[in-house]
Amino acid sequence: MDTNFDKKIFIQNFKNSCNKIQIKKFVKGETVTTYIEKRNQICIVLSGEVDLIRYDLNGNKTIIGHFVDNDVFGEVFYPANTNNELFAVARKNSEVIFYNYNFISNKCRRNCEFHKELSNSLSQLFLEQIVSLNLRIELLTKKNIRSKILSYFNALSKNNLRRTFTLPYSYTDLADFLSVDRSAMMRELKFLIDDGFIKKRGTKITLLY
Amino acid sequence: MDTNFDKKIFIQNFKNSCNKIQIKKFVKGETVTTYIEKRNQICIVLSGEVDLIRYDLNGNKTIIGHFVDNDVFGEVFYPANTNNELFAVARKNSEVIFYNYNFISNKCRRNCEFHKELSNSLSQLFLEQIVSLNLRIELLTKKNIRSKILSYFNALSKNNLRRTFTLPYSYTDLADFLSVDRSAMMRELKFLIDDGFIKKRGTKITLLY
DNA sequence: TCATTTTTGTTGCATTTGCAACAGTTTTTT
DNA sequence: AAAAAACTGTTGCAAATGCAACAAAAATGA
Repeated sequence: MDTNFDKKIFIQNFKNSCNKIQIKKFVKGETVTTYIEKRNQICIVLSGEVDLIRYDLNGNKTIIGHFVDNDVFGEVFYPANTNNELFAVARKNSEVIFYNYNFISNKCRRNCEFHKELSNSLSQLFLEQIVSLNLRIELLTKKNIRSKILSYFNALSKNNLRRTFTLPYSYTDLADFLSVDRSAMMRELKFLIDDGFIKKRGTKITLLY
Repeated sequence: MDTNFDKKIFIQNFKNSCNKIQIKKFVKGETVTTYIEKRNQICIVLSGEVDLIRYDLNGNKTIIGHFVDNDVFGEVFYPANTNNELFAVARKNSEVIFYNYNFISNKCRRNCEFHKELSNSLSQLFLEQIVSLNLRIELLTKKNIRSKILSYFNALSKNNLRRTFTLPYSYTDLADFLSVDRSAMMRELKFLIDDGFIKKRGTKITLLY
């Protein structure tokens, strides 16, 4: 099941078609958007990587989401009355499409290609987003650090079709993603190595079981 | 932002239109479907309540999802290579629509109303699903039981527009949903009462802050 | 209505996890 | 090339959480 979303068509059609849609570029570390109020903003990553970050009242940082090519994110996906402020931050130089969700169901006045293409692709993009959120929930509902790590490594391994793979995160960020303390995670990784479950070289992991 | 999905139209059109779609009834406790292989099945709750449950190798039960009116669920939303077996079980007597996701993008041969209606509503349903998954992730990434409970209670309170509300779960299931030990959660609830944060009568909660 | 099953409430104890702190690397910036 | 910042690896200790177990209450169902 492949996405029908074709970036080339998208970008080509952009200039002379829909004025409801914006494409912006961001350099690494730049804030892409903040989730302040319910503007029904929807965003799609065209290139690069974007993290969705929460800072709670104590200043603790959590990576809530991590978006790459064709991933959708934005205010529209969050409950209106959340207390936390969320920030979308470019992890790498990135290109992002912005528009308002309301304009999807309604046809664009000019009935542009851009708009049509987007509407058609949207449920597919949403579906893929749901899949990745469900995977995340799978991990987060595991009861201890060890099984969180192993589940995640399994997923990566199956994605790569290899027992060896490279983490898409630094260990600091991996801990954030799994929502566990970094030092506790490092300790558990050590145990996993000692127990012969995994091998680890930098961020390159090999499963041994 | 309201869903355009109208159940009445749906069910009326059902009988004499699309043969790709099934509606089934389930009694409480019955298994609605199991997530065994990737059949691209998609399900929508028409009435009642359905839980998505995982049993891990040790027999521990976790409620992965809880679906009510208009919620979508099904294999299509899960990564193909998950180790766990998932079960969708009717928590109450329920009515559920089944069909195969592939038939959405392709037009139904007969081009039936049913099918059209569904396609139009689908991205809206997906969107709502993403919102609820994101809320869940918000809760699960909180670092301690207290903040998980409080975040969840806040969400319920805001949903109801009241400081008092009734939990949609038993406490046993709430612990499952928050992915914490039940006794630890009960202990924390007691602390919250002692500290004057909440009042609790059965499954009826009042926020005091 | 009575018996059975499920849920609630509670506790002591063991284990896991988070926190704080720091030194050594690596990466980034100037 | 030097300085600053971020990341890795490690540890002792405190606190939070899970586990096991059980009695009481409530819900279910025969």
